[in-house]
Amino acid sequence: MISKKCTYALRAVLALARNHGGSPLTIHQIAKAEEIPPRFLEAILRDLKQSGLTDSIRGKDGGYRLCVPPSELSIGEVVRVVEGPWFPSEEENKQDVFLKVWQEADSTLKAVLDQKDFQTLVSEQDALRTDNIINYSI
Amino acid sequence: MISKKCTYALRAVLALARNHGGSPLTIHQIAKAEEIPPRFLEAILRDLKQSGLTDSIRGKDGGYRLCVPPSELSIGEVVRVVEGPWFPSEEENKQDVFLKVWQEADSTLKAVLDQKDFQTLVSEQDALRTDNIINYSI
DNA sequence: TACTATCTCTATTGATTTAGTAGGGTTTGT
DNA sequence: ACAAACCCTACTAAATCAATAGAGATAGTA
Repeated sequence: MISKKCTYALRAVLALARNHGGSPLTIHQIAKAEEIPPRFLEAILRDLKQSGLTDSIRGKDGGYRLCVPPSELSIGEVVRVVEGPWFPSEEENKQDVFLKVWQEADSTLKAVLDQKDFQTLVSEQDALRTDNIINYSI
Repeated sequence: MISKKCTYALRAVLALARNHGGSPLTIHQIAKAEEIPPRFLEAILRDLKQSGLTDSIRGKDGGYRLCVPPSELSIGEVVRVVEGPWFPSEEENKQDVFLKVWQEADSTLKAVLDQKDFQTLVSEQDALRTDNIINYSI
């Protein structure tokens, strides 16, 4: 199963995407908004930074920002930073009949996860939220 | 990453598929042929039996057999017995923007893994093996 | 019946990974 | 100087994974 760390990373990036263009978000802002343990989030954001997806500003008024516009960042790119590989690869398993299936599964999965970008996700989340308001108000 | 247990299960089922129609294979035969720790394989075969994919005969001349013809058994069916779910599902995560992506990833993955049956795998393994013999003999 | 080869069940162990915490640092704006 | 932020290394507790142990049940056969 996909790890909690991965779902935290995705939620954090979604928050950064929503904020894109504004002033940087601090670890504590994101942690509070997304209900992620702050010290854990700190480690996750460091990983994302090392991968080049985010950058950070230290000191007062610092925080994290996306390096890439949300429309050019996919779920797959975030997942691959946080989650290791899901299927055995050629190096480990030469001459394995299952290898081709693993490769196909891997590339199919990549295609699905690379398909949706964070700009779209922000819109979809907005739609979900207004749906909710409507439902409550009935 | 896909578990060792899962790769053991697949190799065991492949051995049973290759043997389909013959006399049952014992845990020790499969364990030796596929280099799987026998007591671990025992537990795996029990899971497969409880799921209805294999059945077993106790006592002398006993062992395990496939319940289904190899041509009607897919990799996906075996993987699903051994591996839990890979993505969060609706029950846990209502109102999550990522949910639809997880559902799509799940069904795409299912399609890939359900595509290849064990009869085909046995043939492909035979082909791999004869390729090897040719390569060595050059 | 006794024997042996087989599967069956529950429990336990050791290693690894996951999830999270602690305690220091360093940088920057005021 | 101070406070607000990020940065780094290490640690711990819980869960899961991989494997093992020991005792039992079943079935064929001499």
